[in-house]
Amino acid sequence: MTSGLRERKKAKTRAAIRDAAMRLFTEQGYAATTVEQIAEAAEVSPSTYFRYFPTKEDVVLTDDYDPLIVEAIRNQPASTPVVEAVLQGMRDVFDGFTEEEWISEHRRQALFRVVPELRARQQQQTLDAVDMLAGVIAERLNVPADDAGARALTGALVGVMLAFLYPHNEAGFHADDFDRVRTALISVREHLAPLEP
Amino acid sequence: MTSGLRERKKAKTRAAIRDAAMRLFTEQGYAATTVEQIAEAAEVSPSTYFRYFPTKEDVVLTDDYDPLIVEAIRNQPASTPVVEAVLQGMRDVFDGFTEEEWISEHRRQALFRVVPELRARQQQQTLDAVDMLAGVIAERLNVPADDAGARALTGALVGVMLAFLYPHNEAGFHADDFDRVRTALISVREHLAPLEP
DNA sequence: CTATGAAATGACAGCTACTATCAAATTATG
DNA sequence: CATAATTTGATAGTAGCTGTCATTTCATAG
Repeated sequence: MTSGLRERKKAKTRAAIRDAAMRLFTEQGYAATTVEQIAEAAEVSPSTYFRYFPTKEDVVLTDDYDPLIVEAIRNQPASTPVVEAVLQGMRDVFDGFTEEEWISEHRRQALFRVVPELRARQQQQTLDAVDMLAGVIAERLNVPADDAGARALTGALVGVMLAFLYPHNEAGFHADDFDRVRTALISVREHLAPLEP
Repeated sequence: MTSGLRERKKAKTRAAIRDAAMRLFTEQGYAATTVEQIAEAAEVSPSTYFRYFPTKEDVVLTDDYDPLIVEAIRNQPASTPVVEAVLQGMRDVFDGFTEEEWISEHRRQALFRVVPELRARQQQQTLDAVDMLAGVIAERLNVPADDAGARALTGALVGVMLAFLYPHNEAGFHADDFDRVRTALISVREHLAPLEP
């Protein structure tokens, strides 16, 4: 019984809280909205709010793209070079978005752009994902999971995306933006060329 | 009169607060120490504490290395390739540390390692420094300050350092660690090789 | 040296995110 | 239906942080 009444109700409450929060945030702004208001709008007690989301920030931050991306990278043909596989994997995930998903995703990203604390935690979350990404990359390279080269490559990729992709878009990014990351990586490669041991 | 009595007293108070905080943090732990305790130990009121440091975290996070690093990079010979200039510039800054500075720096880093919120904000601060670094890098490349290639390169460098340098050391990093970054960058370059436009 | 203005400080009050506890209500199970 | 297990809400409390205002401390002009 993975979907008893209990589970269904929990999912419903969770969605209700998130929807209420997003609505209030876009209506009155993030700072001006209290957790109490969110709870009231979602018809739960503040206690319950904190049982579903550990902080006020988390109600917006929660996304579950990471596992999807990891799997999409794994699904790339073995002949594809690592970096291409990563780029294409991400692309695949976002290409699979429905119209509705794009809308709410762009709304989320709009919040991240405006509220500094949210942007900070969003970037932090991306940094935390380095470990996971490094794992898949290590797989593809046939090296141990904690290989320094794999970690370095992952850090470079994530660093480029954070520095280059995010600030560059006004209306949230689309799937095409990964082409720009490719171009950026090529220019990075050229600057690394003069490095000699 | 850049150093009247007023300025000197302010600097003293600032140092007193920071010292008291660091002492209490290492003695009782970060979470167990309240701002009130810090203020009391530094013999100021809590109000005054918040006039000097906007949050409880900032009392540990504040460092002023960024401008030093930027200048050190600028001082590298023009013939040095960008990436080498950046690495050597950072190296120069940390080579210039006194014994005493290393001790308090390592104590700071120890806190970052243990307290998640601090580590998060520390990394965030590093990410925020991308803009500044990108500026110097753009200078050296003779491109406009917001050049995409410069930003991308900067992101890659910072990404590698965050992913590779930080978790790898148990006792805070030393100047030599930048050699490891060099090696890591070379391995990154190899993985970027198969990228074709 | 004193008077005047500016800046720094402290005391106080208040808001809100977040935690802990425990009793009441809801759902699963035999 | 009865009993056990979860979920929920009410309540109280802590602490980070903000704002205000009177008081003190320092700078400068006369």
